[in-house]
Formats: sequence, structure tokens, C-alpha cells
Amino acid sequence: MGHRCCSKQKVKRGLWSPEEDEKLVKHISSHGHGSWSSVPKLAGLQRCGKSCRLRWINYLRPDVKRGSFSEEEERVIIEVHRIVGNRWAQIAKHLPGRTDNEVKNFWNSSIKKKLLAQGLDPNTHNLLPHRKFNNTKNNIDNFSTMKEESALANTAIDAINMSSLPIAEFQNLKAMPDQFPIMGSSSDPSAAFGILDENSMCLEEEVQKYLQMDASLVSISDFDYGVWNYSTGAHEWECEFPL
DNA sequence: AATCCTGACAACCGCGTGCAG
DNA sequence: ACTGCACGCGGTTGTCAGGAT
Repeated sequence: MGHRCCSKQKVKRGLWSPEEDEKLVKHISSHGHGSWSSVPKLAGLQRCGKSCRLRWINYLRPDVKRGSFSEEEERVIIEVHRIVGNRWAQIAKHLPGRTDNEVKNFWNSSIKKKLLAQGLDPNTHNLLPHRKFNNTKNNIDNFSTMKEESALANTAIDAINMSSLPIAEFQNLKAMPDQFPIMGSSSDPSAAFGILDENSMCLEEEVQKYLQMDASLVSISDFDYGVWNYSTGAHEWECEFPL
């Protein structure tokens, strides 16, 4: 079955040959791509427009950067991913010449493993181990159970992920720092309620707002650099924080 | 030498979005 | 307002080379 965009056409799939590359480069260099759907016919290729577009953007563009990622590029990827998550296109914008596909592959094949090896959750960038809390059960009970299990298994649990934690429970946990250490980083939205350093005063203020409203469950709907948008179901607001 | 396993890279697929008609 | 098309994006799968057994 072909793509939706070219299901009626008989198209070639799989790896591109040097001859196909040459035809595509020649065509786009002299005519531009215009409408991608018309490129295969004009360039004399048995491919669909979507495949041509992908091949050009990821490998044939003259400004595409090839080769291994530098340490600086790796650092940028991790930092931006911490903020935007799996938005590969957005991350790639910070790396001139790199494509979203390349960044995604590098993340999945290399960075993800490095973070895990460092004891960090690649999704949240928080310390491992973290277990998904069962929202139907009291989270403090869950965490107590985790501590008991970890003691039996002789493994360490020293942090709690504050994502989707009801405010009342956060307050309870916060009151027992020796038993339930709260951890997070200033650029990790999922840990917003665990941040207590000097860079997060604005977030503390936001927490107070939630508490005054007796918000039960807080989730993060969207965020961008320096600005997080929160939602409590009935209300939404914006919180700026220093970078 | 043959087979299996793994990692890196390339390409495909389906969905969401924007836009023109 | 609705529809169809094209594009862009992120998740997933396929391919292949190199190392391990």
C-alpha cells in the first residue's frame, strides 16, 4: 500500500540510488521544488512527492550538515529537549544544518542511553528511579510502598517525580522533607512544584495561587522558552521564569 | 565461516494543520 | 462552513554494517 498522497501511482520505495539522487538534485537545482507532488514527474522519478521532499530535506540539500554530532551540539540537544520534549523540528532549529530526523535518530541511539546511564529519566530529565503513580491511589501511600520495596530490593529511591501530583499531597510531602525528598530542575516543567531554588520564586508564587484556588490537579498544557502555561481544568495562566 | 545481535542511519506511515476553492 | 490537497512533524519500521559468539 502506498502513501495516501500517491496511492494511485506506481512508486518505488526503499533506499535511494545515486542515479535517483542525481535526478532530484539536478531538477531542484535548476527549477526549485515548487509543489512537491509534481516533482517526481518533472524530475523523471518513480517516487512520490513526499519521498522526494524527505530525501531533499534530510540528505541532498546543499546546506545539510553531515557527520558526527559535536559535544556542543549534544549539549544543546539535551538542554532544548529538557524544555520542549520530543519536538525534534524545534530542537533542530537550534542546530544549523541538522535535520529533525537526524536529531531524533541521535537522541534515540545515543543520548537517551547516556542519560539512562547517568541515572536520569530521558523523558523528564529527572533522577531515576521513578515509577508512574497510580492516580486512583494516594500518592504518599504509593511512595511509601516504593520505599519499602526498594529497601527489600536493596535499591535506592531518593527522589519523587512531582508531575501530576495533587496539590494537597504536594503540601503533605513537602512537610516531610526527610521522608520524601523533593527534587527537580529549574527547566523541567514536570517538576515545577519541586523547585525551591532562587531561580524559581515566581513558581513558588504560582503554587500559592493554585493553593488559594484549591486546585486539585495541575497539568502543564504547553510551554515555550521562559514561559510555561498551566491549566487546572477551569483556569489557565502563564508563568514566566528567568533563563 | 556462519550465524546472531546490536547500533546507527534511512525511509515510511499516519496524523494534524493550513489553505485554497 | 465544508472539502480536498499539500505539507510538516513525530513515531515507527526497515536496512545494513560491524562486532560477538
